[in-house]
Amino acid sequence: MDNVDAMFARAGGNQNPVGALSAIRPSQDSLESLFAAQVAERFAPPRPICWEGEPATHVFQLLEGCLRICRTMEDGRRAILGFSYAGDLLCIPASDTYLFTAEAVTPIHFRRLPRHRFNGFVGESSHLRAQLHAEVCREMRAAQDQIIRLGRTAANQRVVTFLLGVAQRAGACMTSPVEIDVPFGRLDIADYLGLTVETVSREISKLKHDGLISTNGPHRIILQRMGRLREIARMDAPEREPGISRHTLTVAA
Amino acid sequence: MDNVDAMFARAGGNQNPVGALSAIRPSQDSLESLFAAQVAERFAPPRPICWEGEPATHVFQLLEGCLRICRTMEDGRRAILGFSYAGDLLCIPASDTYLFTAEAVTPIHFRRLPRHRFNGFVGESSHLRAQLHAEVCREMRAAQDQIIRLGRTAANQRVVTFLLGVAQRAGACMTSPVEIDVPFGRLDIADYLGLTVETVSREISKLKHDGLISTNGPHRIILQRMGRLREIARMDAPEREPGISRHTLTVAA
DNA sequence: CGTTATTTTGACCCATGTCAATACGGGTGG
DNA sequence: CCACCCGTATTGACATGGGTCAAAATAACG
Repeated sequence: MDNVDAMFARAGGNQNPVGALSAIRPSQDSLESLFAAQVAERFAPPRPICWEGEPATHVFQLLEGCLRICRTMEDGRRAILGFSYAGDLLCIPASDTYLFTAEAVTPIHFRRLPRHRFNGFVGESSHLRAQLHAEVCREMRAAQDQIIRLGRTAANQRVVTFLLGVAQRAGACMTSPVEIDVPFGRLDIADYLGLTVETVSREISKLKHDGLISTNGPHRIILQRMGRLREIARMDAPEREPGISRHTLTVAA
Repeated sequence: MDNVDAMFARAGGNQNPVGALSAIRPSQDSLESLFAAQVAERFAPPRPICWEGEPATHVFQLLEGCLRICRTMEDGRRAILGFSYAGDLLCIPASDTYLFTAEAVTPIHFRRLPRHRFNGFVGESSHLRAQLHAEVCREMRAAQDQIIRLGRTAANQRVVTFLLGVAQRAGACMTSPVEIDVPFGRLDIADYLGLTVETVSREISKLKHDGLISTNGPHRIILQRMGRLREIARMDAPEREPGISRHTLTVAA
């Protein structure tokens, strides 16, 4: 697990510290299979599927498109905790109210399952429980990585790590150039990385100027020199042995 | 749950985003009770009870003293994910290797339980499972709060929030003045808040100069104007309805 | 009581934030 | 299909919070 994984779970995984049930590729009795019977719904951006503070009635499975997970501070500033992609579950297993607002970034396509039914299923299957637990742990780990990143890294590293994460998320291979789709606006990226729009924009321009990337409109970025980009990102990455597969939690009583 | 709770779980709770099994006040069949039969050990600072990267063999219960939870980045920079206090569990339920180093800040007194035995107990009791799940969720929530804090707040807010958290952790009441014990060094605080030692020191000096606090040596701080301190901290706090008791998780699949 | 680590303070600088002005691009209506 | 418009992105000029480097003061410890 390298630095990019740290941010974006793993291949087929999730990029954000908020949502990471990603790696579960359903056997039969998977968490995803619980949604199979539900009807699919479609929302256009920027319509939210849930609001921070509202009663938490459902668990969601995102089938297509892309969501941002936000929270708002008292003074109105917005923080983005992460993004969700097709295949992700938006799962609210422990609160009576949603802790964040999840808004469509692109047109989305999703299913929802009443919370009590989801809990019922999970309560009856130790297999599902194990899945859920493992993924909560992965998510915890991702959140820790994000803490380190926000606390200790410079703007250019954050932007590079973010871009690599998007690439990885899309299953891009290692060989340059890699063209990626960035559906989020610069403001979303800024709020996710703890920066301002201007800084994000400037860092991207700088990368472009240095020939590390090129663009095709703001939502289409070509990573020209993966090696160098990885180098920059690695300066930021939490140290980890190669091949460590799972995460650790500190739980304090 | 106000901003201080957000950082420090709740009364009798834990202050850090890494360890938050705090609120469990054992009935009978509590997670803590699992440790009752184990012998207690004592370590002097700064001796670690576990190392990042080592095989994860045990789960710990801290009986006395104070620990810091750290991770190290490739370039050697250290990040502190949180602190643990007497009563906390240091629990590593999902990884084969410890994900962080936990070092004694003060002389500590703790018990350890082999991981497989801990897992065995938890697997047999839905009650323990529920406890564990709830606390993992609380911890997740605390980690999210820390993300917002590091991404979006100024140095003075971080320091004030930290001090209030220590006070709360110690069960201090609301009425000024409140004298608190800060066992950690300035460097620990800095690494926790994503700042430098100098900045932490300067912010504390500034608070002193403004009459909001006074000190009795670097480890003894008297909060003179709780109201004003809370005000400063609140500017930083994630918005939350009063009285929300539990947390939410986004888990993405 | 001396020695060393920690904390505090000072001077300076740089990365990033702020405010403001274009430029661009995507969508709409003619 | 083109022209216009509006939201978003980029760029520039400037301000500043916090980092860096260095020194002095204080606390911890033998």
